[in-house]
Amino acid sequence: MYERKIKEDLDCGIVVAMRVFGAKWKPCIIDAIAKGFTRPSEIHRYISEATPRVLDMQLSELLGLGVVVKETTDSFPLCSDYRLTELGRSFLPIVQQLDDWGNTYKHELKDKLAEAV
Amino acid sequence: MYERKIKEDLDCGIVVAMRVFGAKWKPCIIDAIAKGFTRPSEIHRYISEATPRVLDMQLSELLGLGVVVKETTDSFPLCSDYRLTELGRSFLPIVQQLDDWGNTYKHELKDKLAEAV
DNA sequence: GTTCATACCGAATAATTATTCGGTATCTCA
DNA sequence: TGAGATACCGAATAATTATTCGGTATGAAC
Repeated sequence: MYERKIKEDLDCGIVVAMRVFGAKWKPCIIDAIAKGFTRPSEIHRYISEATPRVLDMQLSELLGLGVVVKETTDSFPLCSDYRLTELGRSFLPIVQQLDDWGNTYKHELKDKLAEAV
Repeated sequence: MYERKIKEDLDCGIVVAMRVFGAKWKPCIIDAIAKGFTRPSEIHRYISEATPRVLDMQLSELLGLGVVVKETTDSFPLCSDYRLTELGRSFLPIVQQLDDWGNTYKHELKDKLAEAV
């Protein structure tokens, strides 16, 4: 298992929350699953900017943390369904607020975000 | 100015919010300022795991995006105060919820977060 | 004058995260 | 059989982000 070089204060709530959800696509994945896109291929079509590989990796991290669970059907069509656990659902209000916040301010932020780091 | 290689969908609210706040220390900085630690040295003492340099850089990004404003006093002691703008304050409920969420679940997550990426 | 705390910045490096590419495997349908 | 959709994984690379280190500058206090 990969070992993180830099230690961090896992007693701070914000740090913990950012460790769980502070990746480029994780809040979008939570949002997608909540909207009913439960299969990897569906999630990919919903978040088309992300590659299947990164969705894969972030889903497996969320799985490892207990934010989602996976149900695999062996019969055709070969498919897996990812669903939010109680832990995952508890984060939904925050995802919703992130979306609302971004939609409210995206117009005034767009130029600044496009030009800089 | 640095030019981002990978384009992103700035129409998605979540993507926008994550671009503004999705850095390792930004939500903590917002929290610190809201709690009254308005000067860089105070913020650093409050978030002691972070180096002054990274707080510096993230503060200047937040400044550039209009999330905070800076007031500099020329008289001694040499000091700058960073304060939240209306835009910054609008994000406070989310920071609060991130903190609450992390504090609620940090015990059950601690081991998993410590062992893996 | 020297030392200290303040704020800030540039540049090299390290660490982390995301992407690209190619591969495995299963089952359906033409 | 061969193409296409599904899910998934390993490894190299690229991109991004954070850290380290050293520097500038100011004025106070000793």
